[in-house]
Amino acid sequence: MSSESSSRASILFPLPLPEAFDYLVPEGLELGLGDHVLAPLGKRMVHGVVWGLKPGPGERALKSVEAPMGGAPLPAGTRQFVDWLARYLVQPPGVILRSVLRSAEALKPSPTETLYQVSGTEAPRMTAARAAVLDAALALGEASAADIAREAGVGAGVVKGLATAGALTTISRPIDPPYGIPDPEAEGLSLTMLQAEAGGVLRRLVRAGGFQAALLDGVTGSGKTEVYFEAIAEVLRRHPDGQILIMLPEIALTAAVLSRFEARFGCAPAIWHSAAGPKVRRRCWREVAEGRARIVVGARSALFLPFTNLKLIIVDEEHDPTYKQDEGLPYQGRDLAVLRAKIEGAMIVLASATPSLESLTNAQAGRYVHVRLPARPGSAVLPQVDTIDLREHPPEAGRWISPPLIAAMVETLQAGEQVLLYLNRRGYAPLVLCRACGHRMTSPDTQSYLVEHRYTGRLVCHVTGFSMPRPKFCPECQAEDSLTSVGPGVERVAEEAKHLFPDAKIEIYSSDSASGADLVDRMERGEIDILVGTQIAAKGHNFPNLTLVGVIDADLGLAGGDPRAGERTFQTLVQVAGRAGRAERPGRALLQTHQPEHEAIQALIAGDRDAFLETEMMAREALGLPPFGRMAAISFQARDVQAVEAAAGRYAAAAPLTDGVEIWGPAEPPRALVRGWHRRRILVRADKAIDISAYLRAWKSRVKIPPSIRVTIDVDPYSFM
DNA sequence: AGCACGCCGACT
DNA sequence: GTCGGCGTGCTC
Repeated sequence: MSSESSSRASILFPLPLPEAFDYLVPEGLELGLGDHVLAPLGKRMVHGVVWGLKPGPGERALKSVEAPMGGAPLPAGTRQFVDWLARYLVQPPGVILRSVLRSAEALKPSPTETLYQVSGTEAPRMTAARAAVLDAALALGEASAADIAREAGVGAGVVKGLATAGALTTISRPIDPPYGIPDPEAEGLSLTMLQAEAGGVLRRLVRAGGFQAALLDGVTGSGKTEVYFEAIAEVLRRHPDGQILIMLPEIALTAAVLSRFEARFGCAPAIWHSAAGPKVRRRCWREVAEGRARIVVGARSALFLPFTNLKLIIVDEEHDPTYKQDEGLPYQGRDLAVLRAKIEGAMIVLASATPSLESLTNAQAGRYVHVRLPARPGSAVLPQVDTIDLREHPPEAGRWISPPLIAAMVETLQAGEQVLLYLNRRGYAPLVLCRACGHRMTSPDTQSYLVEHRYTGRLVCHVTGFSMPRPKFCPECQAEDSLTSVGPGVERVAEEAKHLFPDAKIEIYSSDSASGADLVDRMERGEIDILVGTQIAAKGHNFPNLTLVGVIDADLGLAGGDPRAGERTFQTLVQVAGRAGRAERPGRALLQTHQPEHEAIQALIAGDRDAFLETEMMAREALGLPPFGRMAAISFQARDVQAVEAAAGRYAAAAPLTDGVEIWGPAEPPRALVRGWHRRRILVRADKAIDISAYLRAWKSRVKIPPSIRVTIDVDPYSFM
């Protein structure tokens, strides 16, 4: 290899360019794969990553790489993940790279602080102040000028003067402190026998090494967290540099989870979530890239962190629909986590009380190790679940709590215990209409109904965020005070509960609540008698004195064309039902429903998850839906209706004909018009044997759609109602 | 993603 | 006559 010959580097930019671009490597510059560089692109200098290295100058005239940027190179596994994802998600690789480089500030030389240390050289012109500083510096070791000066009782100028004189040496240290080193034995454990057994299985899998997926399948409150902590501890013991990623649904990233973690491993983990500020992100990104951060707890976007030595991924609450990202780059975080583990040769644990059909199918097929955790620790048992048939026991007109549920609430409150009323609807009423003319209040640029919020006195569009004061006159027929609220939201149920139990302490817990953490605390301390909550109340809290859960409308989510609706309803009901009686007191759950005979409800009463899933799976198999087939959605968006329709039509017409692929549409999706943007959608269903990504790529290359129309390809749409 | 080029409307 | 709108196209 002659050192004279010039060479080229392919640079991938975090931009929607079709591929990596080639550049000349200037003489004397040593570049490696994954290095961050600055390179000229058009008129500007852009941060890119060395994606390939080639010998020789190449055929076309190339620009030269401008300069290296420093920072740890992007690890091979991360680069492979980017390439793989680009193909899988049918995106230019640069778009995926953009998700990886989300914290680009992390590459700029880290902000530093200057520390001082005694050098050993004699200082000229020794004074009392200088002597005091040297004593202080000796005592403190490495310390900042301010600290030394304070200790010595002099001004910081003396410290700096000694540094200039050579008696103190200066050390620059990055301002972002490293994370603590987690200690696998920080806390003595008291696992139940079943937990210890499940933990043992996971530990053995860690020891075996390499890629392996496990489904940790345990009822609510069975101690799944303690069990997967065992797998984490085993990685910490066996791999001194191994990294661990714990994924949680965004809203589960709470102080409670983190303090539990800290108690077990003796230090706080690195945290990654979308709401974090640039400083937090920079620290986390850099520490992960340098291989120093050992454990990251994060939301789905943590998948894109540049791990150097990833050994274990935990996906907690793996069934949670929020792992699916719908906006921007659409992806299913749980599936990508499995892919990443495969690429990194790491183990992955998917944990849930109500696993997704996808994961259960994988477990049943033997692709995942199925670890069951059947019982709860201690004496607590799963709550008893019963239905209230609303056809037999209807609430009074304009009310939503049925007599049997009221009776159960009375009993519970008299026993000094707590009630949770669950309704997955924010606000006061989901619909406001005019009694005089029947006009329904809708959002100005969506057809969706405006939801009444009584707290704020406004009508709100939950799709666009549009809101207006509740009008006195019907905007259609001008009738006065004719508007009436239809249907219940949590505010209205709370109002009804207040009316029924005037002395009870009642609170509403929804995403509108100012302080969720505070509500959770007060609920735990027993300062609330009745909590009326949405979905948000169904997630992993432990309310020891909660013994009755009333589900106001168990039918929500059963209707409609969404094939996953049944599964989601079941999962939510299990989570909600699991809220009751987690400690010593047994709990019960009452489901108000118009369809007590529905499979989801029946299975819940019987506590027979497997029976429910079996019927659900058969239905999906018959339709060839996931996990028995593959789906994709292609969406078109533009301000001009005709333009979207034309584009979607032309796109559909260009579909390659293949056996085992069906094209549905183009059609209007549920929100065909949002904020003046018109949408159309094509759905694609393919047999399992078909590489749907490759199919979509081939299809895409056949059509040219003007940039005024936004085309989004979602290879695993979650809800396609 | 930026940035330039380019071809049509109301301003000094 | 020019300033500037954003549609279209390119960036190794």
